[in-house]
Amino acid sequence: MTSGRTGAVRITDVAALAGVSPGTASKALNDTGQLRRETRERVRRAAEQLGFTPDGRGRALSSGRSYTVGLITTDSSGRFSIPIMLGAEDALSAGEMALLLCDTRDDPVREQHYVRTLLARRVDGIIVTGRRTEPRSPIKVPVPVVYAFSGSTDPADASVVVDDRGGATTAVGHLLDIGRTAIAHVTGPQRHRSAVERAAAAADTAGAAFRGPVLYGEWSERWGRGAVDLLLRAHPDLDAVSCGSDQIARGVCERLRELGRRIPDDVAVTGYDNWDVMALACRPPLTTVDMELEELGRRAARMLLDAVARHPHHGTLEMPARLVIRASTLPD
Amino acid sequence: MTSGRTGAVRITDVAALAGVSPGTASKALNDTGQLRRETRERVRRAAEQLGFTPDGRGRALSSGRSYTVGLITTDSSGRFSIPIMLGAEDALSAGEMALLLCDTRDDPVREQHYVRTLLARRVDGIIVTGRRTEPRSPIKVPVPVVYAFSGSTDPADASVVVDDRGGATTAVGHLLDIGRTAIAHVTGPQRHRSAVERAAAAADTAGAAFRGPVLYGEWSERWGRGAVDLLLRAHPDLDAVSCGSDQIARGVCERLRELGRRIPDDVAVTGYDNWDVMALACRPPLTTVDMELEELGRRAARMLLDAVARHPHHGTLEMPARLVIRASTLPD
DNA sequence: GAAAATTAGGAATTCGTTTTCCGAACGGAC
DNA sequence: GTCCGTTCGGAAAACGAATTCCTAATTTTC
Repeated sequence: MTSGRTGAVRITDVAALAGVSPGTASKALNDTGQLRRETRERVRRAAEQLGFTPDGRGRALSSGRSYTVGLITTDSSGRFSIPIMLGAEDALSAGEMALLLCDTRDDPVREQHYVRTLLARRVDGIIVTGRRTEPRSPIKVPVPVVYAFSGSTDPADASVVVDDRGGATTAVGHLLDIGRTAIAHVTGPQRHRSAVERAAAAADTAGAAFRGPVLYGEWSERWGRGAVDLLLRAHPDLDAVSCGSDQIARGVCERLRELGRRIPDDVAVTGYDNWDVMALACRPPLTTVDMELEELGRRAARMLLDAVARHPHHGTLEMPARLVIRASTLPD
Repeated sequence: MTSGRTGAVRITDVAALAGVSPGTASKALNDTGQLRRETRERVRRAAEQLGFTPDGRGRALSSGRSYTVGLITTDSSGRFSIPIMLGAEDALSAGEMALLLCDTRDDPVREQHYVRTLLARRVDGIIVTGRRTEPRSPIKVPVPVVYAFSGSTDPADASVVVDDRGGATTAVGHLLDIGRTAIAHVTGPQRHRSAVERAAAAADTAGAAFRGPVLYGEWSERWGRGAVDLLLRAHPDLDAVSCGSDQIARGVCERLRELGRRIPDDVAVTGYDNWDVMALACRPPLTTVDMELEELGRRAARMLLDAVARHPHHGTLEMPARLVIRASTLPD
């Protein structure tokens, strides 16, 4: 029925069926040029009838746009990159764009390689994302770039990052709201920017209720368990722990339980990340901060789409975090 | 220095520098046609000097190959799809191919849409992966397809799946090896094929040592904790629990600990998935079955590359699982 | 030393669209 | 009835590489 061995129908076939030239068919389908409404419709019907979908290769070549963007991630196995990827993919597919996945495994050589292959494929733009919130050095390419999660060190670049201070502020604010007066903060390594930011905001927000110092350690349940012993020794009046991650928070809860402290009656606990497998499996389920990474990815993708459409954004956008309240801070 | 506004260097530029025609340059760079060695080298040097990378669009159009494959996943947020994706991406990038990511969110309409856009982009092949081990209905497309994790219901299609029976057999075999004589199995919902398969293999392998019936429930820590109470009541002599997932196993361990049973001295426990955040955070760390999903993804990608190169595979390949031994079964 | 076979490389075509020009037809104004 | 301005749509030129002929030039063969 259709022409060609693969059954692929070309715009020529559509044009022939509609009784117009290929160029006219193209204009009709793309809403360009000057055509009678009747002609446009006729071509559209013909295209529909034949099940025509323009060949991306030819389209890319002649239009100068590939309708493709690259996603460079330094670590797609990380649980942060994944929601970002999905959000980006979602927003892009809504914009008729496709996403080329590149996992550099944190290797600069691989990154360089990927940048080249993406450019060779003439992607319309690139999203760069990393595993940590530390800003990273920008890539130098002649197409629009948006940095997600890990912002660019160049403030003129377009970046979308999380608001760590805001997130921690909200969490501790909630602890104050429910009447807590002796709040500690347990978090990851001090060399991690997100740990430091969240800690600073937590301490600031708690004010007089803060029971320092901030306990820096690792992002693990184990550390959460260990920190509890230190805390209870130093602050017998402790009635709340704000944690830098859900893993830590879960460890904290476990140890508190072991010691017979009731959560949240005796001690309220908040996490960070809203990582379901931690936050929901925790006993009790965790009140925690959701960074809305999928939305962050969507936002980055939309910014990239804007840039591709010649309306580039500049500077760093901080996405607000959202507090998810669960039993670990609810009196009932 | 180079031509064009974007600094893009075309094969024409290379040809001019080498003093040959564009066609000849193409042959030199692709190792086709009949050329003197000296000519080839000259062209190569010119290409290198100009930093030439062939434009993917032109290449795709004229060669008939896009050097791109699509990855359709029904659920990329799932922790199973991700390693598969990464493995596939790894193998493909080694083959100079790029990966277009499509997340259908388990929606047939979206899937259909993605299939069409992938075909419109003239991908060289498609990898289809799902969130569960149930075989799925194949997609009908005129390009090679490999099904990963969720095999195709059509046995003539190429599928790469996990060996659930083998994995469970290995785990229970290990329990027998360390001298356990009363082994139970706790797993997920009976409507999940992987739960049933693993359970059947576990019971078969344990033989006289099996303490039935298989406990079907949900894939959660909570269920693991609950199952322990049922088990200890029914089988006071219990000395090993084989679990259908690491989450369940972790719940089992937790409850056993609470009840004062020593692991593995009193009761040994095995998990399934080797999900680090569960298996390593568990007290004690879990002996568990690793499905080697990244390798599965790599394998699927390589099979697809073969098919693209006109050497298609057929039938279903079961990837062997690997037992990872940790403290939950080690006497010491 | 002429005919045949081989080798090296160029010219032109192809892939499928978009896009840029143009020319034809049409309508209205005088 | 001519002239001018629109409106519509066709012809052809990109886009960038790969590939298919094809023709010289060289080598081999008898």
